[in-house]
Amino acid sequence: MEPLTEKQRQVLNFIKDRLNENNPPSQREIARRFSLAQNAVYQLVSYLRKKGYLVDSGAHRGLRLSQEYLGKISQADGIPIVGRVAAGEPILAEQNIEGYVNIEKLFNKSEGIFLLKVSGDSMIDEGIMDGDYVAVKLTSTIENGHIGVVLLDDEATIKRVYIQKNRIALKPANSKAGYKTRYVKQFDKDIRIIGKVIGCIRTNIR
Amino acid sequence: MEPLTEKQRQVLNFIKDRLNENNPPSQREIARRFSLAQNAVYQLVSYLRKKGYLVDSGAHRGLRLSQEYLGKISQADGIPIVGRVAAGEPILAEQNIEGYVNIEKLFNKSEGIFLLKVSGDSMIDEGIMDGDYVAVKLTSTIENGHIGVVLLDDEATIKRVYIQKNRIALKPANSKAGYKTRYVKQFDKDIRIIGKVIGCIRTNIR
DNA sequence: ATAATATATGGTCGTTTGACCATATAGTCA
DNA sequence: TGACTATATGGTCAAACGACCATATATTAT
Repeated sequence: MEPLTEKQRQVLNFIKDRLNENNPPSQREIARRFSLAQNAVYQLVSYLRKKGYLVDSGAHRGLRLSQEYLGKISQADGIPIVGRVAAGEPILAEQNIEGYVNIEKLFNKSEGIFLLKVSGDSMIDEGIMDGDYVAVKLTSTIENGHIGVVLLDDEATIKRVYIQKNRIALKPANSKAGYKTRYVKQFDKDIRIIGKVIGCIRTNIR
Repeated sequence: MEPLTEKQRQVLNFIKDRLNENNPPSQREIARRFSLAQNAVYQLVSYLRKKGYLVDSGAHRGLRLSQEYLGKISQADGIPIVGRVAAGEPILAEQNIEGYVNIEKLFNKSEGIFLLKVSGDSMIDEGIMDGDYVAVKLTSTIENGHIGVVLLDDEATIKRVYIQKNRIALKPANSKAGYKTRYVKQFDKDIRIIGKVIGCIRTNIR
């Protein structure tokens, strides 16, 4: 994308902030903010449109960020991802920020995702700890070897699932404790695959 | 909150949808959508304001949801947390859902939080794996024994930080590989504490 | 030198918009 | 019956708004 001038960047940031607040500005409001004439803003906005940062529906307060620019910042609101941490610079300086993630969207790739609180330490070798929340995608089938949530005897467990000839292997991941792989013959037990674990979230690190 | 009539509910939902799309409607646009006169909408909107569902900045396209109403519906977005997984019931049935989390907010307890991509396996015993994102809260000090992000010789590392008499200990967590605790005398090296690790996110589980 | 870019002011124009008036109808409740 | 609520139409008005014109200046690239 074509680079912006300092003034254009300032105006774009103001517009971005206002859109984040769900409060699209009019050109005259932008002008007031920067002590400019309305038409100065019109020009600046024209440049921002020409350079592909903004689109304009034409309606009053119709300025929106372009898809292209949104892709770059993905900052509707989100958490900044810091790429490099260089000495002598503020960490959150713009040049250090690689992008923004909206975590909600990260997991909302499709419908049917929920969080399940993990209890137990049978998967800690996979980095899934007691108290974590795993993000589960509802599926009735699961690829061989993936981590799944399985309902076994009315109890939900998280294990790596291997589909073998005439049985299903539920393999824990804890090399220290003596957990053993459990084998279940289909139709033997009431087993049901709930979904596939696609992510893990921990918020209580001390 | 005072209950709404069917018509009021429809109009409120339309406004809500448009605000979710970041595209506040004008009264005439609402009127067009429902094949009404502008003033019919003016009346309906007046009721919605009087009943506390909407606030109006007065500006063009200035309709917004009230804080009170926002509080009531804020549950609607977020990822469901499933408490129990009972047999014979749809997993996402209402009675199974313990609540909803807005993950964004989970980490946005305060300002100054960012994500840092983890490279290396020196903290896997803490469940922090290569490729994870850790959520870091910016602080210049850190409590003894907490996991911190430390800038050492222009390189950011994640370790447990112990403040000792006249040195700082940076302790890795990988019992398999031969990582050793590193001791740094203050003023000896250019060491700087960036922040504290408060969470961990993994989205690429296979 | 000339052209193009970027920033800026002032003014005009037609449209959009919110607010409001007068009026009407159907339903509810005292 | 009368007051009130809710829904609805049509019309008017002033303010807000986006678009555009003429003009100016300073900077940069050719």
